[in-house]
Amino acid sequence: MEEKTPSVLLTTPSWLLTQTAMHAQRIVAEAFAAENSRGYHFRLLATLMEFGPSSQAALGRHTGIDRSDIVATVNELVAAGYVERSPDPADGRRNIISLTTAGKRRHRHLSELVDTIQDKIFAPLSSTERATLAGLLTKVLAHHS
Amino acid sequence: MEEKTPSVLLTTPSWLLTQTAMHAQRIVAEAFAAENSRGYHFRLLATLMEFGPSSQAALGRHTGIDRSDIVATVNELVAAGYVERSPDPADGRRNIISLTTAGKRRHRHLSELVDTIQDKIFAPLSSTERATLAGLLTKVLAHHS
DNA sequence: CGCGATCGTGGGGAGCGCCAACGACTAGGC
DNA sequence: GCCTAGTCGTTGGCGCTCCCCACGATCGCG
Repeated sequence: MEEKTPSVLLTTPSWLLTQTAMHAQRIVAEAFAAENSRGYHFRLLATLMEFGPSSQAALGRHTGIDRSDIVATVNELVAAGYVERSPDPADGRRNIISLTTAGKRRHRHLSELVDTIQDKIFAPLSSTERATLAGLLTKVLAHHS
Repeated sequence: MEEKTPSVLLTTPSWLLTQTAMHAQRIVAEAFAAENSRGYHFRLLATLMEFGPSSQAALGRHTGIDRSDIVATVNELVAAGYVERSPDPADGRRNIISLTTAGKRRHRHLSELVDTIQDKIFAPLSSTERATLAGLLTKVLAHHS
């Protein structure tokens, strides 16, 4: 009934990495979707939470999200009432995006959600193993930037 | 000039995982793209190499690729001459997909490409660290299946 | 024979990442 | 002050991966 994946793939490190990541991402994405949200929303909310009101271009630089996609995401967040878009009086090109009270609440909620999910994802690992994994990933990640 | 990503994300394990995976995937994808190929192609070729001629549904089960997407991918591989699609004489519903000589050559080529790239991806890790990482990822991956 | 399951195929959609172009605007050099 | 270069928001498009649904054809089993 069940047919296995080729061993060639299973022994390829980058395959292990991307597959594990996909499972993780799927779990997170489903949790977000259940709240009518998605990754981009959380990224923007978290960035606004940490850096305060910013222009859309700055948000893009912080999150790594393309300016084009920022527009759509901000539109959605504005429509949901989590964020406000107002023109920058000091620079006619910019919009200033700022969190509303509902937005801050939203961020905290999603944040707790993400924290809870971490355990679900890394369940089979001990806390020291998790730290080891995080360390290795950080090392690799730092190298590509 | 350079603006950092929120620390909230950097300290989230699943974020580290997905981000690292994305870098890896991007490197692999670019290498594939430079050869007019993509991930699905390699997955199918590798599966055919390991399990021999198979039906499209079987390929889907081995690779985790949806039947719909198998169709398109096989079309592309047929057009490139790497694969042949012939009706199964024993079962009127099935097509038998088999590698051509060019397909086997192609698989070997892409396979070497992938191997080479692994070093580029995990450059900052020692071989023991790579083994540790692979072990941890395998552990997590096994848990989600 | 008939019914459920499988197979190939087509269509659509979501999420994420990326690029091109354009009008509005700002800032720096002259 | 003017002009050029660069930034910003916005629209529109593309690609890859993953996923779901529906249909006609075929098979297998009761």
